[in-house]
Amino acid sequence: MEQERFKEVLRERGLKVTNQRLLVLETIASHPGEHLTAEEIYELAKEQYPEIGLATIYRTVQVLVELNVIDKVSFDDGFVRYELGNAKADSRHHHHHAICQECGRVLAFEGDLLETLEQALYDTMGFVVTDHEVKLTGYCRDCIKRKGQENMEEFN
Amino acid sequence: MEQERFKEVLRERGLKVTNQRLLVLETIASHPGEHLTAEEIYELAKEQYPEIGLATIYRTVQVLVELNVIDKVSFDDGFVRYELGNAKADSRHHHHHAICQECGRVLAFEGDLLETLEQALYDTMGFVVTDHEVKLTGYCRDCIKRKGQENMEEFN
DNA sequence: ATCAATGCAAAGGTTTTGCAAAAAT
DNA sequence: ATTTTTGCAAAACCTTTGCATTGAT
Repeated sequence: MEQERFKEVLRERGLKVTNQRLLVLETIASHPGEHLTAEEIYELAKEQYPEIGLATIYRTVQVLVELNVIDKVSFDDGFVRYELGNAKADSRHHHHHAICQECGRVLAFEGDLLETLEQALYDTMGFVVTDHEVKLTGYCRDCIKRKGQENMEEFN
Repeated sequence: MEQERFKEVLRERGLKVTNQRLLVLETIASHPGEHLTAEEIYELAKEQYPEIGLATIYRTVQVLVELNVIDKVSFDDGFVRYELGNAKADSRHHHHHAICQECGRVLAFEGDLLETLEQALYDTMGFVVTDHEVKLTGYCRDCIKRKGQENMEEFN
């Protein structure tokens, strides 16, 4: 069970296993494919634990990021968002995001096309890559369809 | 001259050409390779135009981003940063960033390795990519050298 | 019993907004 | 003359922090 592993990881680092920490992780884990803000996590967590505080959410996501249990992502809308990290042995195979600038929808997709790039970076500059993030912006199929009839100028 | 083109673009969109807008662009343009925050732009601009306000900087960078004259980037340090966009005919050839998590240095590099990925995204999901951003994190050569002697454990 | 974690409220820091004055068309 | 833009200050906003209390080991 995933939760048991999490408890172990906490103990290994001398951190305490609390209901709040379990709940925050569970909340994020139970919303796969979403990218929750601290506030959203807070609202969801409150449903199950009304006395939880927003500050605890902020402190907990920091811990979870540090433990590599969740990933921090940002779509430049003023919010930091969190999603379950794929804590594989090789943690560098994150998925990436395509953000529709019309409707804000976020498509996630896998891709390991950066290995060549990362190798080149090491060869030329001695930079060792430990993590990467690819963010694409554009227009999703639905928005293209919907706006297509009207005026393509809007797509610049 | 680049500035003339900028004036044209403003007029085309019904926006007014002001000293403040020219100055903000000039300030960013005269710091190539840097990634200035609004506050930094403000301090630099004040040297030449002391009565300029911070709110003007914020409003101006919004305009510049919308006009595709500058790009918005974030290195997750709590600041939104701005750099000159390469407003080429094909504006999709942005450069990318490798951020050292030890010293915070940012290396910029070019790379067009995403074309295959973007084509695949269109073929499978109908998503049209208009822009992309690649952010790598890791350790730069100097930090590897400096820490290398001490303790490799710190690199996880 | 000890030490970390929580909740609350207050503070922090960046970015936005309201509005009258100034500037551009 | 009209309409946008500016500057200032205040507000809004997300996030962090201080501190006494609670909870975990």
